[in-house]
Amino acid sequence: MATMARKTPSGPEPQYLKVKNHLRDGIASGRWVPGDLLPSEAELGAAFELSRMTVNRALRELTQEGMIERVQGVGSFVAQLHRISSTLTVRDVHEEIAARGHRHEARLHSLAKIKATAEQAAEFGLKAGAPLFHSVIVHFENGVAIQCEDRLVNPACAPDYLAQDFAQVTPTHYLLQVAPLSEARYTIEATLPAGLEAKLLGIARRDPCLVVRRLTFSRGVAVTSVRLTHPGSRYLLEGGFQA
Amino acid sequence: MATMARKTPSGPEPQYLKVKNHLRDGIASGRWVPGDLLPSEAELGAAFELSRMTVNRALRELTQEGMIERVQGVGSFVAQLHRISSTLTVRDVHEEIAARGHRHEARLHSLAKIKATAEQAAEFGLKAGAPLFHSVIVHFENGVAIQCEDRLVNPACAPDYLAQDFAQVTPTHYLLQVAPLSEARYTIEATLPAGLEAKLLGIARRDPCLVVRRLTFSRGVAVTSVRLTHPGSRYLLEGGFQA
DNA sequence: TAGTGGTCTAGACCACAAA
DNA sequence: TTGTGGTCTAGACCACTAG
Repeated sequence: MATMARKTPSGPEPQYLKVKNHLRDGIASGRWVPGDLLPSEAELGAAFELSRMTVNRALRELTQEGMIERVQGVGSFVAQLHRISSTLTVRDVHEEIAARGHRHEARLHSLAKIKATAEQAAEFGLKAGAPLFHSVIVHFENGVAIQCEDRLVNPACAPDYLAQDFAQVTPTHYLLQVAPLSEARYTIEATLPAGLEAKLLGIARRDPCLVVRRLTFSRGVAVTSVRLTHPGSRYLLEGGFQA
Repeated sequence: MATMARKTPSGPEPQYLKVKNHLRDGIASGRWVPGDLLPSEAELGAAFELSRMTVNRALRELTQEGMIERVQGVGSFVAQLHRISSTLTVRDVHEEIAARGHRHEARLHSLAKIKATAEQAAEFGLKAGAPLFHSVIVHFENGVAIQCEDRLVNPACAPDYLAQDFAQVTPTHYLLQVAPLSEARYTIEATLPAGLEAKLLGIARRDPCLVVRRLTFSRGVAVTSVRLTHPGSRYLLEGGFQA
């Protein structure tokens, strides 16, 4: 899901891919180890009989992928960090369930305007007591509760939040429309559900849950803070990556 | 940590970034919504007085970032998926702890050659009963157990696995040297620890844990399968993303 | 000064899709 | 046939680093 499908190579393999693969293979085989100096663009161009721009593209993409590091005036080096870097995609829950061909249902538990506590206000860069919108929605996949969505919304970014019909449109979808996403921060942890969450999800207080917390910004302004609680027995994140 | 530091722009902003930012702003402001056709490379080149190659680079990078989708012979479109796509970096636990400026210690619990069960064999594409190496190591951060690493290794990829000193070098680090990483798949879930895991981590059987399972490939061959169990109260994954 | 990477150009040929 | 994106070239100028 997280890995892109390789496009079917109808034509011949592009030249810049030959360079990329050559360097990747060399790194994979241990011919170059982390910290090693790689051939310069000019040398690779001569070796493969390619223009510098074509070689440059190969090296640039390897840099973006975290495989090598380049220093102007010095050279290209095999990256130090052996990191397993993968794209974790957190999608709108409706799309996620629909993509599995399943039925999605959302049940609104509460929706109200509240006064921010000091902690909540700090998250949004507001003053304590400032108004916030608060919603709690439970999402079902084929009738089974898989996510409890506890959300705070900055009224300045979505003044009509309280008037939405969240049985029809998820908050994520609505908010993305009114306040385009520019930045997000998240954490993922395992913890026990709060009493309300356990009740809404129909699980026991001692059942472990996967909790995703996400703070989302639009043009530098905090739009929404959400806590997504998933029963550990019914939900997992998955992903993958290819070098 | 997951986001790259912006390099200090000593010189003027590159032209291709002007195009990228123009399109990003237009998408963020709602001028173009998902599915919309964007201006062609030729049109953008004329508007910004740039060559097609420069515009092409801007559009190519936006494609890599998942912001737009391009179809040969048709055009460029604003991507449909409002996905919060972020780089989740799973680093070697030693580097991770060292990066926090803390002390890392590894304690080997067991290390042996075993015969693969049918399920284990299937993961590695081997026959049931084939030999596998198995290790269980507990990792401590400043003396606190934060990860139980239960690992299976394909002997064909790392024949000397049993001879390593895992108090000095983590399996991840060793394996990356002998069998360079080419592909990985992982899942993240919340669950209760196995009895042994609870004992080794010094937690109760009912304490929720964040479990990362990862299957790693080198040149198409499954090298190692690992289950990383973290006490939910002592560990969380974090990340972020910028559009 | 010599070598490196960072960027940009003004062309080119191709594969592909729609009219 | 026209317009799109995908790739590639042979130069160019610049910023930076090292000797």
